[in-house]
Amino acid sequence: MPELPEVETVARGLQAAVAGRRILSVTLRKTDFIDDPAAIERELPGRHIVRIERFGKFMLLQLANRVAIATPAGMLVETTSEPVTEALLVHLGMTGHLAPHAAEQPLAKHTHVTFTLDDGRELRYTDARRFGRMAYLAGAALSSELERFGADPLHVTSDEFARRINVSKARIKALLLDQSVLRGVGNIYADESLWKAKIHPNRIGALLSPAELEALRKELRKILLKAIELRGSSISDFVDAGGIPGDYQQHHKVYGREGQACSRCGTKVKRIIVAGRSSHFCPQCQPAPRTARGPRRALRRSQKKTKRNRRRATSKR
DNA sequence: CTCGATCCCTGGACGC
DNA sequence: TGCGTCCAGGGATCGA
Repeated sequence: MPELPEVETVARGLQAAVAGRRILSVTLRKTDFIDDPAAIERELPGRHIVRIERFGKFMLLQLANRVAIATPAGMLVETTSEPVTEALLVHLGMTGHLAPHAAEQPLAKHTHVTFTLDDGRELRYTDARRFGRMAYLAGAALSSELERFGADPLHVTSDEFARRINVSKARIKALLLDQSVLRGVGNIYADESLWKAKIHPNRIGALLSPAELEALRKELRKILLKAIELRGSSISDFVDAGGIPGDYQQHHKVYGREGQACSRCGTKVKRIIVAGRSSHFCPQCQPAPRTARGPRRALRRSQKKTKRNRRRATSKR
């Protein structure tokens, strides 16, 4: 599941592989995940892919009419120095892949978009679940779209991080996942950073101490950088633009480790639902808040969920 | 403002 | 082998 490190990995791969190429033609198949399919068919043919950047969990394929000089590969930790005025936004959702292929290579299942490039290759987007998103945006529409998102967790200052988290009565897990607070953090890295900073996912943002906030910011940043170094976590079917999986999943301390021993204290890792998402934590290292938001509520929720699934199952028949 | 509920979607795991 | 069922989850949206 692509979060910031995985998207960064794919973006770097694409920057090396297709930056500078011109798009000759576009073929769309399923389009229900595309904001305005006609705009893509109309605007992309003839455009050059100037460079590929990551923005939160999005990739921005910056476009231009003329050839521009591509930045060297590997220098791609998100830059905002030059204004982007025209871009294809790609969100990989859960199962999206964007990668170049030889034209003669057969189409993989669930290939929904093909861009034919001027060197004969094809840039193909595949996405089994179609939880991804694609949009062509330019000018004011592009900037206002990007403004909806919060700070980049790699570059956010202590002050801004504290300001964004500390004013909210929402739970810290929900805040970490909220793309308008921080852009790019998903379930894996939220759980991992909370474990490392010894903060329970149900804690209220406004009630975290300055020391806890700073620990969280630093650990989150360290974890994300390490994960980028290892080219992301491959837990379902994530692979980079060259088809190579990442290695960070071997470093997960709590995510996907329910029932296993906490590597710090040996207590069994627990899983609860917070903000509608699985949350993995160590009940010993990450003490629960005193408020009534703890196990009882989680229990009630899981009972409801069971009922809902039963209802859904019966109504289908 | 914050929350839960619901929907989108399909592959994979699991039970029988 | 095969079928039914459940589950995973990011994000949008709606109503409480």
